[in-house]
This record gives sequence, structure tokens and C-alpha cells, in this order.
Amino acid sequence: MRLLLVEDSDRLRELVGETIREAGWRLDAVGSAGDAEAALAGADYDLVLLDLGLPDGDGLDLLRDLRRAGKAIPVLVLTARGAVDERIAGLDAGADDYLAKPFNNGELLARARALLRRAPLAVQPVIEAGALRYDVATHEVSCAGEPLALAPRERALLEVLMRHLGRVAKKRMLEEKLSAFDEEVSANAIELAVSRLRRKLAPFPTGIAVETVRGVGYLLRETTP
Amino acid sequence: MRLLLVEDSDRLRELVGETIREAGWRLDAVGSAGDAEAALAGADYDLVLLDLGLPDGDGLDLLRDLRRAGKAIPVLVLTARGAVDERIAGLDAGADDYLAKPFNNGELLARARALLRRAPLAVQPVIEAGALRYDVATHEVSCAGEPLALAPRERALLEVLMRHLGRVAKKRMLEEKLSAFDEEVSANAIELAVSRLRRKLAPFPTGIAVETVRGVGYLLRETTP
DNA sequence: GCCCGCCTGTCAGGATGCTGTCCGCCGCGC
DNA sequence: GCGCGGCGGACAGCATCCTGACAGGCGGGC
Repeated sequence: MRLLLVEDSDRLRELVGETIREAGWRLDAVGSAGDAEAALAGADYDLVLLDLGLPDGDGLDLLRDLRRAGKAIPVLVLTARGAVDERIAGLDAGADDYLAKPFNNGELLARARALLRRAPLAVQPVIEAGALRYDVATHEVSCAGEPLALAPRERALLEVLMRHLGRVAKKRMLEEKLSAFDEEVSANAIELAVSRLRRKLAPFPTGIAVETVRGVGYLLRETTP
Repeated sequence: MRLLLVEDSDRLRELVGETIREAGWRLDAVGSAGDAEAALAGADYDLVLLDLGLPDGDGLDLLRDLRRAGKAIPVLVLTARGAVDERIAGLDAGADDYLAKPFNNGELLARARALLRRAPLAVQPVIEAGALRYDVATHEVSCAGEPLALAPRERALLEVLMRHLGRVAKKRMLEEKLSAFDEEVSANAIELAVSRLRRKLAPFPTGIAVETVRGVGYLLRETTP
């Protein structure tokens, strides 16, 4: 964990810095908005502790610029401006938390911990094959970043095939996976779905091919040389 | 956005509930830990507002159980226990923020916004898509500077779609986000909201389109070449 | 309280597009 | 060459989606 402290008062910088370091985190401390920008550009921080009154600009502007640039890094504002509307303004400028001075060191650490444990956002499961990507959560299929419009049947078929990448998916098994309890699906329906899927995939540089294994089933194979 | 309020005092539940609903979010409110667990098991919430003193157990235990079960849902603790060590205990139990009663409604909303925008890829207090701008704080929608009058339903739908810009928003998910306990929303209600939203957006050069993904949901896509 | 507006749901008709059946053709393997 | 499995066009049934019409609910103004 690497933190950045932006605070213009030397004394406070030292005090807060010590608290943070004692907590076992690595800390860089700067005293101006300019230095803060330079530091943020130069390294990956997990959390920023931001004072608002800086000698060369307002901390809120720094924060807004950060967010406007799309940086999602957690920011904990640490300031003497404790009035309710100041707190609201800080949060709406993009702060994740807002702590008014004077604050308790233990609470500062607890709030920092709360922000830090949020950091790693869960990755959603994605199946890949060639240039194809299948997002299990949203059922989206894309090829080289390009979204691919498939009918539900075709999508379901492709999912099964991708899960069997390089192995043969037996026809009987496909029939089972693609049908619900009641509906019996003829073998031809599978063939048809394969046919339609191939046609939809054809225009894209997928790097894969749906091969037929006569009498058995289908096989998704990567064709990259 | 769908929130869950856990608060045993009828009066406070009503007061806070009103504040939240006025802010344009869907809210379910329960008065006990048991009901809270049931609600959490039954629906996907974007944020939980949690009071600690509950008739059938301590809120902190509920929170710990939640985290132990691996649920990462944001939790804002809302309580009369305002001492520093109580705040630290709350945060370390897994709370993302901790607000002591009595609190200011505006600050509650601002902190809720700060937590909500941490949800899927919302870094900024203002969401943009094409020429559309959505101000999370004020819930105002504008297109190329022109304010756009939307009904609450349409607005909420647009917000979800904008948060999923370029990805498919599943119908099931939309139904859930746009409904609360009491009102079960039929699939048609979503279609209707989409229809009305499209019509309202049509006269504007939004640079985006609400596309239908048959059998799955809807997709907001930027149409600029 | 009453009227009137907006919001948001249900219902139903029509439009759209998915998916299966039928069937003739093709190509592989014998 | 022949038979069989696979392929895919044509078509029809059906699920899904769209949208107009209408009604109930809620709140504001008088």
C-alpha cells in the first residue's frame, strides 16, 4: 500500500505522516498542488490524503481535475473546513471520504483502511477463445473489442463450444444443454444453430473455427497460425 | 439505484426514507436485522444504510456476517454511537462510511452519492454519454447544455443505462433496480419506460442510441461515427 | 374538498425477429 | 456410385418487443 499525503503545513505533514507510517504503509508527502500532480503522474498510489488549503491552488480543483481525467484513485479529504456544506462540496467534487480537523488519528487510520480494502474491484469471469470474448455475467460476446450481436440460441451454443475449446462437444450433449425440460430439440435444430452461428462469425477475424466432426459433434478450434 | 434502509425507529425510518426517495432513489426500509437479511438475500442493493441498535441483534454483527459471506456491497452506518472508538469499530467491522446521529440530510445524501459512484465505473459526479450529461448530485439531465425534462422513472432508467454505457443492461437487472418491495414491476413496465425515454430523447442530438438486445436487455451505445 | 395535471401502470394490437420443421442438395466415406 | 450425415434455404409458428389507448394514483392550486 502506497499513500500520498498532500498537506501544506510542515508540522501536520510530519504528524500525519508518522501516524501513517506507524500503521505500516508507505507514504510520500508533498506540500503543494503542483508537487501533488507530479507525484500522481509519476507513481501509482492506493490512496490520497488531501488537504484543501494549498499555497498554489485549491485542493478541490486538484480533485476535480483528477476525476475529470478519469482517475478513480480513492481520495480522503482532510481539512479544517468542517461545515456541512463544505463537506458536501468536497464529497461532490469527487472525494470518497471527508474528515474535518481536528481529527483522531485512530479514526483517520480506520477510514483509510475502509477505503483501501475497497481497492481491488472484482473481475468478472470472461471466457476467451481466439479473438472472441464471452462475458458470462452480461452474456455479451465481442470479437477484438467489437460487440457481436447474436441471438440467444446462438449465444448459448457459442458459450458451450467455448467452454469446450479444443475438445469435441457431442451433439447429444449440445441438444441437452440447449433445451429446457419440456422442449425436445431435434438434431437438426443444433445443426441449424451452428450454421447460423458460423454465418454471423464469418465476417469477423475471430481466429477460431467451428469444425464438424462427423457423427460425433462439433469442435471449436483456434486457427491462429 | 436501489437502497436498503435498516432502522428500527419508525419515525426515523420514515424521515430518512423520505429524504432518500426525494433524492430520486428507490428505497426499501426494514426495521430489524432479520428483515434486513431477508431483504439482502432477495434483491441486489447498491447501498445499505445501517442503524446499529436493532431489536433482534446488533447491526455490527449483521455487517460482519455480510462481509464474512464475501458480500462487498457498500454499507453506510448511521447511528447514535458517535464516540471515536465506536466509529473505528464500525469501520473496521466492514462499514464503508460512518455517520453519527444527529446528521444533516444533505451530508447523508452526499456520502451516499460518494459510495454509489464507486459502483461500476462511475468515477465522476457527472456521468456523460454522447452529448448527454447526468448530474448525480442534482439528478439533472442535459443534452449539449440544454436541460432535459424526464419523469423520475425515465431518469432512473437512463442513469442505469448510462452507468452501463456500451454494455448490456439486463432486463432482469433493470426490473430490480427500478422497483422496490411492494411494487413488482412487470417486464412491460420496463419496455414502456424505454419507449418513453426514447421518445423524449429523439428530438435531441444526443449522439447515443438505446438499442434493444432481444431476450437480454438494453444497450446504450454512442452513435457518433 | 375538488379539479386538473403529470406519472406510471395494464391491456391489447401489431411489428419484428428468433427458431424450429421440412426438404432438397452437397460432400464425405465406403 | 451410393448411402448417410450434414448443410442451409424457405417458411411458419411463436416469443419478444413496441406503442397507442386508457385508467388509477398522487400532488398542486384554488
